Amino acid sequence: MDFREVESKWQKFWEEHPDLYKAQNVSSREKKYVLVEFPYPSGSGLHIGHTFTFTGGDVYARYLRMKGFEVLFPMGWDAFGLPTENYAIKTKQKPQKITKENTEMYKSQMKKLAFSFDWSREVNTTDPAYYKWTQWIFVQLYKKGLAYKQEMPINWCPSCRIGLANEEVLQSKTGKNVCERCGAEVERRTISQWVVKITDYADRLIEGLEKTDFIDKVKAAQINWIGKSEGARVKFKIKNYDEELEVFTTRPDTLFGATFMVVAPEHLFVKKLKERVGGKKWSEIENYVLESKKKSDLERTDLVKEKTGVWTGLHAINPVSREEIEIWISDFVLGNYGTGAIMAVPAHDQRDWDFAKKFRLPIRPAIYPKNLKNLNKFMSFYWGGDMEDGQEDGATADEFYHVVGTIKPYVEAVGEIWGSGDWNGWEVPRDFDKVLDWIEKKGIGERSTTYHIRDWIFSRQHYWGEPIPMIYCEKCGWQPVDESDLPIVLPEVEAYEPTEDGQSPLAKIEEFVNCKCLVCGGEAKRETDTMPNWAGSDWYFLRYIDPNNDTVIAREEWLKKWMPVDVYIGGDEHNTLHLLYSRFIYQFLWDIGSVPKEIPEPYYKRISHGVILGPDNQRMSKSKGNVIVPETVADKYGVDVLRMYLMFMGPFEGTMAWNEKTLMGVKRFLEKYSKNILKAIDNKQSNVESDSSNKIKLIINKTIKGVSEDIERFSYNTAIAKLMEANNALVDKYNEVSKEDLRSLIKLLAPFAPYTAEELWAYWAKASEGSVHQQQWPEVEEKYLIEDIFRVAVAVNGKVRSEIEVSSEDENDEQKVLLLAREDEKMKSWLVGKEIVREIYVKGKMVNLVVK
RNA sequence: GCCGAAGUGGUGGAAUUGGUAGACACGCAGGUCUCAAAAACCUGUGGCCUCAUAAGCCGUGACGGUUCGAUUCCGUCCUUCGGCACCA
Repeated sequence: MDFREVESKWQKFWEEHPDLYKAQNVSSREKKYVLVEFPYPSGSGLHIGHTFTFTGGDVYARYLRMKGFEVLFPMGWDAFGLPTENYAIKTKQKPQKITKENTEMYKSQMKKLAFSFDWSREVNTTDPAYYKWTQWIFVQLYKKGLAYKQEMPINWCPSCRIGLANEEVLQSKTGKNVCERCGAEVERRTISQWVVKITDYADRLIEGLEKTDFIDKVKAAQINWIGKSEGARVKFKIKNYDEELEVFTTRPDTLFGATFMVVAPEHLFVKKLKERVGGKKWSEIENYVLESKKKSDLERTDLVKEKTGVWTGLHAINPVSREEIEIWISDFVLGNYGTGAIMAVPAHDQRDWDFAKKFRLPIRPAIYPKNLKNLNKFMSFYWGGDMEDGQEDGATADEFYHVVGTIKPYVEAVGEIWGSGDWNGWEVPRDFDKVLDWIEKKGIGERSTTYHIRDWIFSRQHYWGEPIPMIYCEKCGWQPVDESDLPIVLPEVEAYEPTEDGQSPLAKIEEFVNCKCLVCGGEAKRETDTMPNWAGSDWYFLRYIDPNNDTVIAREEWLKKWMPVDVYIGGDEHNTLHLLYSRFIYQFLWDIGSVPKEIPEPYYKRISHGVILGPDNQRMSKSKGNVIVPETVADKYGVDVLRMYLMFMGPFEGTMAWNEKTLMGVKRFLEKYSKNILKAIDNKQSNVESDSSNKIKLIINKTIKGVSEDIERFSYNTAIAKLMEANNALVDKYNEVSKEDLRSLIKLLAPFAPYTAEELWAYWAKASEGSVHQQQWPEVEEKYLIEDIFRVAVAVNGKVRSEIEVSSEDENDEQKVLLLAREDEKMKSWLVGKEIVREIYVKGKMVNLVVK
């Protein structure tokens, strides 16, 4: 069998029978929606990672189809993006043309690799008929107040004169932030940007996870990314100054231990200080603020070791202890988290401790720690005799070290509250609520929740993206374009270089920019920023369901049929952003009634696929010269060998290195298996059909059971191992295998090796029976799984010492099995002179005799 | 630092709810075929002790625990990988 002939023959056949893999919207079968992340069609073609992932999805989809499900297994193109834009600039070609060439190349490669996608549902994010709906979603977000324009600092490349997204900024060897394209050092610039309020959905995005079956890793990553913290906001009055500072804290129970405050350099409070402090102090402050502004986010978080800061010259009043505490400015406090100001409790927080240590600020504990080793020293140091007159002052870090010596510089804030007035004797975290109640009752502060997740910066100053469908009128302000005018089509232009002032290339195109205000009819301008890459990929799985609909995203009837996605296969790199963004957009669409009410989450299960490393155990890269090109491998060994090897390499989620020797093992297997089956078929044609023996039935049924279960849990490597086992067990018995069972063996191969299976099937099946991929998956016949005689291990005190044979009639007769075990020849030496104190029989598996 | 996953032969990896650890494959060794090599096929292959494929001992990162029995459950620790990270 020459695989080249076989492949071209069946490719042609499949091409002529497009209904084979077509998902029917109207069908009596139960549905399954199998989704693989759609690729970015780059110029270098489909790589081995795609091949691996898509094969994983394809095996599953083919299996489910044969199991009798109506399977939706679609494919499309996430084609907006920088590489194409850059290539367009370099080669002076239209991105539209480049995209078309690349998607055509990808598609033909995918067909060759026998992926059973339903091509009638192909989507492309760069198709105006598609991005009409990406824009429509943005308009809905705007209408619901979830999209707004704001001044935002961005990364600016002075050489390319372009704004860069965070993912387009690289870190150089010297620790500087540089432009991905040209290597120039990136600056910070403040530009007005569209922002989407994903923070409004933070709680829903956490709660929704309960309705999914994502693995813990993914759930944890999402929860971690959202970063919800519950605590309180507390207001601090300032001495001799008519201002207040509000802080957010997750530990209001340590309020008595707050011995100073710190505000972020970008805090509004700092800007007002010029008038209040003035002169020398102000220039000191101003210097510090300027210094920290120069630092990038990375530098600010990189230099964790050494804290910097400046005193404002002001004092705040601790609202519970009434003490005067210093107010400092430091960039370890973030301007965009919480209130941008903190109360510092150095006794119970590492960062506050570090700061207090450096600037010799007082330290005072508020919690009597539960697990403190050096309790006596700690106690006498802090509370000694001072407690009684209520004059306990904080101590500086130097004093702390001197007296306490070996204990940790700060202590876990778990235990009994001390030195805190009314709260003394309460235990935290148990009495956390009591503290919050007390604080709210006294009007000092209130319960509050904060998130790490920030609103989503939605503007990009690039050409190759969806135009943001907004219009600005000097008089009437921002307005969305009329929905009937969608899509706002990306104009085809000659040059894609950015403008002098960092605006999107679209800004140069007057006929695009100039338009009429929808309110007053006067002169207005279109937004020229485009959307980020995520925008098109947030909702593509909905479009597959109804790809040509011009009136809605997808019709409800079909959404109800197909959603949610049963299994979503993708990479770990998309477990946070893409998954979160698309869940957010889906939840939003749910809120506005664009998706069915009974389906609140888009994805039921998420599987993260593994990574294929080069033969040198390194990530594949052109510079390392360790890239494996799927087409080359397929040309040399055949598509089926490539597919099967990829699935056999290791667990689907794992990281595995390419190894051509192991591939040879798979090739040998596939050849032997085919040869054996073909030979058996030839013999069958002359012989009278007879049924397989029970021994053979056992092998066949065990294999059917094992392969099915393994595919269902994405354990493809063991599924293939079971086919190999079957082949090894049948190697000298193939002639005794019945026709029906030979058919089953071919069917079991079909999801992994679609060409070979098709060829084997055609070797004897009538043409009217059609493709092997339309056949019913073999059923397990339980009655054949029962073995006449099976072996039961016999252990003494848990160690296996012998084995006995038990017939199936005696399997349930515990007394008889135990008797056989005790009387076993080998057991005698183990039992002599011992007393059996206990006997355990695990049905059909083992006996354990406990002796003394 | 926090969160998550994982540590099993020479290698990739099996062992689905606690029940015969090492399935399957690679590699290696020996053999068949061959003038020879490659390919193909057959046999063996965790370590120790052995003439022995007799019996035994050790063995799933380390140490303890629960159990008749632990790769699997619990505790402490070590290591690796992935995510987040001055988030109050």
